[in-house]
Amino acid sequence: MLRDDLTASLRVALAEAGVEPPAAIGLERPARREHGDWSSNVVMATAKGAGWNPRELAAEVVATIAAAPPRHVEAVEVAGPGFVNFRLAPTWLHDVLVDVVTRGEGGYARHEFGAGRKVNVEFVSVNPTGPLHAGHARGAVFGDALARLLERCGHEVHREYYINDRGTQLAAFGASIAARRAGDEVPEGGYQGDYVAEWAAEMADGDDATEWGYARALADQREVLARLGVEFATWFSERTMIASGAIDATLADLRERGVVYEDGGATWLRSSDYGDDKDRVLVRSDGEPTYLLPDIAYHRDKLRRGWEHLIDVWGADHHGYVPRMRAALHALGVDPAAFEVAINQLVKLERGGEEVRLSKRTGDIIELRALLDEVGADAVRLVFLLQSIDSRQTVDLDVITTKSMDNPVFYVQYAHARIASIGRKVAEAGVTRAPLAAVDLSLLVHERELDVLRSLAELPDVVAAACADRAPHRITTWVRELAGRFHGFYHDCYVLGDVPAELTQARLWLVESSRVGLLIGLGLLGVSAPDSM
RNA sequence: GCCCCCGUAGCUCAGUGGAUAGAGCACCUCUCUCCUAAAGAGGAUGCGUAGGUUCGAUUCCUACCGGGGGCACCA
Repeated sequence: MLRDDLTASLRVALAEAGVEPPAAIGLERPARREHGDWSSNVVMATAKGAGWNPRELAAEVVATIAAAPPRHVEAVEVAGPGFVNFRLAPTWLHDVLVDVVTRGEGGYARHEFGAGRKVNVEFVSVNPTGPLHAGHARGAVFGDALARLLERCGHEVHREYYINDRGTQLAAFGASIAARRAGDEVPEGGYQGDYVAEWAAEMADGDDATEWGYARALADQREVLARLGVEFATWFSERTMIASGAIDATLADLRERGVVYEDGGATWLRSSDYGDDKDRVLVRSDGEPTYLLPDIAYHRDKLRRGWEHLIDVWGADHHGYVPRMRAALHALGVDPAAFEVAINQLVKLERGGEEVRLSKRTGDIIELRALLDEVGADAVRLVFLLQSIDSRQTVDLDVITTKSMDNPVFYVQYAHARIASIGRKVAEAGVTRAPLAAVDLSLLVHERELDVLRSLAELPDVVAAACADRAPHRITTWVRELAGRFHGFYHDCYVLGDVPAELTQARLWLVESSRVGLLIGLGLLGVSAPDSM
């Protein structure tokens, strides 16, 4: 590995100067091309402690490395306050190309640091009381893309959906369906959405409104999620834990551990002993469990099924719920580090700059189904994977639906379509791609070509960081960059036409490496790679 | 009041403990006899404020200001 060669050379040079090399040698791609291909700040980080002037130490290190430079290195320089900058021959990027196409879509930028880790990712988990709205797509595509990243990094991943099919919300929904069926207004606290009346009209006489409505809502959600490309291995029903006794068993477990007490007729969890602001009710004074107790039982169940690390994807409106859940699991003897919550800030929907409020209860909802009808799953996925979930996202439905020029999905997919088009043209021209070993990649020296390869060189690091930081949007950023660089290459560097045959061959392999990179990136996002547009 | 997230270009957002902070949109110009112009090239402005840590802070910490969300025997 090139990087290992560079860090090794730095380590040796530091030791030769009498400086103890640190465990981790900083090595990065400089933001500016004139600072070389790789740069290390290790001298600045160590000079002071070793009693050296940073620039003098850097000069020593550079002299040592220059005397016996690692493969591909053309020049080593001291720069700025003590950076050690490496200038490499383009051959290092040709090695990257070979690496990409030999490992291929399945192997390049794949990691094993998650091997042996069993991770359960629970996301969406919307109440079965209505259709999914446009805002729900954010958590859905985030959770799915995160799962894809975890898988690519070696984890064993299980996607799961928790169905809250018991309790006051479902009862209110059933009452609303029944009222609409009877031609009445929905009761106080019921669901006002138009869909309630529409669904009620589908119901057969004699059906139980709550059960029928529950099944109707769940089927609707499953179908829409499937259209979005999101599939769950487990749809976990809260009710099944009543039948299985899991809720009672969880309460008994908590009691045994002495973290439960009775007060005012209710049963409380001593969550404040575990970092929560206050104690929480597990069983109301009317004997009904709160939402919390079954949820604790559910998380306990996930762990008992063998998933050692739990990731929940929640909306920001549930953020305050995190400490009590973590406290409950801690109280059950679970390592708090095994429970992780990814909070996505809420989506603000607009129509031509006017905010659209989303509420199932007041009835003003933009159904995810309608959004999929208009723009398709690829556009929806990419839009909701554009930015960090830590910041609020504003989506203008007019922009996304009518002027899709604003939607980067076309830009990215067009790059793949162009690659496919080149393939067709090449076939028409009767040109065949020679085996990689027979092709002279050293002909690839155009800046446009090298830029594509530089992007590909970064993909493994980008994937690892995106996974570790739970930040799938970094893959989107990377794919957009690669697509942009490919468009630049396509514009300036013809593969066919007035090009020497040897260069055509080299460029065909560059195109192939781009294709592999796009497929990996788009695959992680769950966005398709069309052959034509 | 307490807790969480955010504050970067006119707008929507990337970005990093480092050396001159990027992209898209919008605006103005260019580029198709050649692999799809859904493309490419050129053009301006910016890290909310004040301290601190550090060789170095837009990035980490604190306070303040501004925006969003949450503080139930609802879920």
